[in-house]
Amino acid sequence: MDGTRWLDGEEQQAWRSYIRGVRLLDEALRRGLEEHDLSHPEYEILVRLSEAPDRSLRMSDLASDVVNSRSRLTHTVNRLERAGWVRREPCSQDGRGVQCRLSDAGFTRLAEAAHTHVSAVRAHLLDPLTREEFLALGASLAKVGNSLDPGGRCTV
Amino acid sequence: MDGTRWLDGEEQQAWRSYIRGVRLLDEALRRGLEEHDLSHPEYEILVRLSEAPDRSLRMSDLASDVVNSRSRLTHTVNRLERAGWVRREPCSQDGRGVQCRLSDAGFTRLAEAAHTHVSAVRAHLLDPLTREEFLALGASLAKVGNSLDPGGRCTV
DNA sequence: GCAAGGTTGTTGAGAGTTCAACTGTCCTGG
DNA sequence: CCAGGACAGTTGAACTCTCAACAACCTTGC
Repeated sequence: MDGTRWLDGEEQQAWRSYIRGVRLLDEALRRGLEEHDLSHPEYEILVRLSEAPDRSLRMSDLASDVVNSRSRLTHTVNRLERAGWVRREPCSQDGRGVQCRLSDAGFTRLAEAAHTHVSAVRAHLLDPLTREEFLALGASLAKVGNSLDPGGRCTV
Repeated sequence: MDGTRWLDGEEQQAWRSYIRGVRLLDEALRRGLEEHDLSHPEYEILVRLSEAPDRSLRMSDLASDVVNSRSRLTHTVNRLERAGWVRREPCSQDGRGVQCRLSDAGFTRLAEAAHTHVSAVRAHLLDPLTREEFLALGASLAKVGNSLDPGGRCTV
C-alpha cells in the first residue's frame, strides 16, 4: 500500500512552473539590486526599517517581519552596519534587546535602490500578468503563508 | 519628475504576500528534505535525472532544466557524487561534455525522499488552495518564467 | 589544416546561510 | 528574594552559492 498521493499531470506542471518562475524572478531581482550593492534580504530589511516609527525596530521584530532566523538577521545587520546603512542601539525597555535604526545614508541608499527594484518587480512580475492574475497570486500565497505561520510571528 | 511607477496598496500587499509565502514554503520544504540528507536543489537534480532516458543527462542540459548556473551545478553534482547518488561519465558525442547518471543508490534515495517531499508540497501548497487557485498560480508563474527566459534554455 | 572564437565544464576565493552552542537579561513561583 | 527557565541576540564552524578565470574541446572560415 502506497499512501502517498502523487501529483497528477496538471498539478505536476503547475508545481514545476512555480519553481521555475520563482527561481527566475529571484535571480532577476538579485541582479537588479546588485548594482546598488544590496542583496534582496538586505533590501527588505531597509524597507521595513524605513517604514517603522523612528526608522527603528527591535532585532526580533525585524527578523519576523522579513522571515529570517535571528542568526541570519544578525549576520546581515552586521554587513549593513559595516556599510553604514544601519546602526545598532541598546533598547531602553529591555536590557536584552537591540534596536536597529536606519541611518540617513541607509535611507538615501534605499531610496536610490527602490526605483530600480520596483521597476524590476513591475517589469518581471506585474507586467506579464493581468492585475487580477497578480492579485490572485498574492492572495494564494497569502493563504500558503498563513497556513505555514498563522500568527505571523515565525522567525523561521 | 519621478518616472518610477510605484506599487499601489493592493499591489504592495500582494507582493509582500508573495515574498512571505515563497519564503515560508521554501523553508518548510527544506526541512522536509533534510531528513533525507538532500537539499531542494539536489532533490530536483535527482528528479530530472530519474526522468531522463538512461537516467543520464549532459551537465548543461541538467543545468538549464533546474535553472542553475553551470558552476553551481558542478558543485552540487560534486556533493551528490561524493554521496554516491550520481556518477559522472565522459560524453561520447562531445569531448567537452560530461554525462551525469543517476546511480541505483541515488534512485532508491530519491524514491524514499519523494514520498515525504510530495506530501509536504501537498500539505503546504496544494491543500491550503483550491485546485483552481493552485493551477492559476502555476499558470501565472509560467508566464513570469517564460517572459524572463523565453527559450527555456537559460542557465542563469 | 589551422587560427580565432564559441562552448563545456571545473576551480577557488569570497560572500551568504544554517545550526548548535553560548552569554546575558527578564520573568515567575515558591 | 532567588532559582529555574524562557527569551534576545551573538558567535563560529561547516556548508552553499556566485563570480571570474581557466583548460579543454568543438566549429568556422580562410
